[in-house]
Amino acid sequence: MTNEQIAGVFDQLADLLEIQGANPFRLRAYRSAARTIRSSAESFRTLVEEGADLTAFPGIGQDLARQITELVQTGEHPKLKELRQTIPPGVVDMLRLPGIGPKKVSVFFRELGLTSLDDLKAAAAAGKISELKGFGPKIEQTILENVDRAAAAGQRVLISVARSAAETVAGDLGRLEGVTRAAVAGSCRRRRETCGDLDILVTCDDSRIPMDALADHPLVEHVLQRGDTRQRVRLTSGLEMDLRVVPDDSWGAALQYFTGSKEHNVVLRQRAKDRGLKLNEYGVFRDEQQVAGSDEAEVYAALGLPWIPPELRENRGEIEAAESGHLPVLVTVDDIQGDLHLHTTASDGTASVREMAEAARDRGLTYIAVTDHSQRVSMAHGLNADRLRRHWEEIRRVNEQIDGIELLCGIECDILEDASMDLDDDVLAEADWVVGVLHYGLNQPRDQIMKRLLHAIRHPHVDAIGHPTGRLVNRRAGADVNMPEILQAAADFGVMMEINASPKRLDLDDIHAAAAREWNVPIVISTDAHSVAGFDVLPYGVDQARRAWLTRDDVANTRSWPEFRKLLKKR
DNA sequence: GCCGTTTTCGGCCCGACTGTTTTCAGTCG
Repeated sequence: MTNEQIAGVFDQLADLLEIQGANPFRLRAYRSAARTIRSSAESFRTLVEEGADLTAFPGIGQDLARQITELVQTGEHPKLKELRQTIPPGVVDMLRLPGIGPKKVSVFFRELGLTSLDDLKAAAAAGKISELKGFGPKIEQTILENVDRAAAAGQRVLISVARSAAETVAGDLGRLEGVTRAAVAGSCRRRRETCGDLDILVTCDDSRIPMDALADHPLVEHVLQRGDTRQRVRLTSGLEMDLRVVPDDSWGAALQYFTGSKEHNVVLRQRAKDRGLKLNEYGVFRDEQQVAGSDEAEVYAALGLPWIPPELRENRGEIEAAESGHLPVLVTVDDIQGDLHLHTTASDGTASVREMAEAARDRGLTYIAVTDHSQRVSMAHGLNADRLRRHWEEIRRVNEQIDGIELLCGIECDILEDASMDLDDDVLAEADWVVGVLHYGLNQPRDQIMKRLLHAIRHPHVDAIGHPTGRLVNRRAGADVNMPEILQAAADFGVMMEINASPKRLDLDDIHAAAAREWNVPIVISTDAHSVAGFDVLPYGVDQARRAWLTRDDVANTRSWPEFRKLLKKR
């Protein structure tokens, strides 16, 4: 049983109990535990098997520790089983409708016996909803308008898609007459790998100006809500966006509030309360007096904390670290000196060795490893030994001709299903840099996946593991990897782990990358560029590293080539 | 259900918007 599955049980439990009208703080406890379990690089199954003390985790007490243990040992959760028999699964689906929460769903289920979105649609169409006490024609209408969309609701988009839309709108609103400041907030500012909606914050004396402009914006399809200070719209892409307009002296507090995360904010507000203060989106207040608000750093300072980078604001220890002066100085894009994973026309890239080298140099890099595919990836014209050796000759030739950047003869070598490498040892021995990767057989059982990765890590010529789990954000879960064991081996054998900067991969994820840091395994942030423009994804990889609390020292390719070379296990 | 230097009970963040109400509950972020 994976952490994701265990966390899923507690999330389902919370949903069902909420419809039953349970104590909201009890639900919070379940959801918080689910979050803690998801955020752990250690397998809870393994922890239970080893008899570890689960109450050491924040938000997990005696009772939840017992529930988790029983769940892992029996594969069942009696209370969840019982609730599922009481409340059919389709009832929970109704929660996906905007404006429909647990109280209303409970009424639909109990009073009308509705057990699915289809039931709800039929009841609304028949006018049954508006006949209920406390309900009217408006609710019936929103149900009919949104029920078909609800099945697809809750889908999150890649950070690259989110940033593009959010930054376009924020930029356009920021140029309006009367608008003094405009910024992207929310999960997009925290650089989560996906975003469920977008948040834009604007300061303007007259909120009608940015709201009217947003309503008319070409990316906007429909205005969903509009009040005095807040407007919610649906973009043509289906993504929803919140615009919030605040006075200038509340800018910092509002930015703090709308950046979140919710969990970070809850702790911060409690902290304010403990100090006799109140924190809301308008500022920090002592009684009615605003003591901070125009600047975000000032808001944190009023709570006795240094400014905390948005990427860390997940209530995963950042507030404690800030308090004790141990916030990490996070790696930046400017720190990156080399790119250790990229492709050329020799396999499935669209640019030549020289074009890629010049583009990398133009972006300020001082070394790159050219890592085309190995023969197994035939779809991508993967290289056999002969072609690879000729390709390397070409790389060496360009390296001699070009100034200002060092070119390494590399290979992205497949780790085959039987755990052997796709190229012979004598070929790999000639490479400057070998990235071992899984492309095929990602669905193999954990034992075989582990055998493959461990074999590659112990291989004398493998320098790094590329996109270690093979997951694709929002599309594919990735191989069943026991990451702590992999990281231990990587530390023992001096093999680096990649954060693949492509927004579709971002693999290692933030949890695994943070664990790699704990195991002292050097990280490389690489673009996997297949074209000149492919280098531009680097910031996404750096953002992922920042969410994992990585500093410049934790990331190997922040070093110059001579210093980087010293980290290699061979030669 | 968790938590604790006001500690084993009584707290648990705060405000905007909507729809249905005649003063507020539900939902959302």
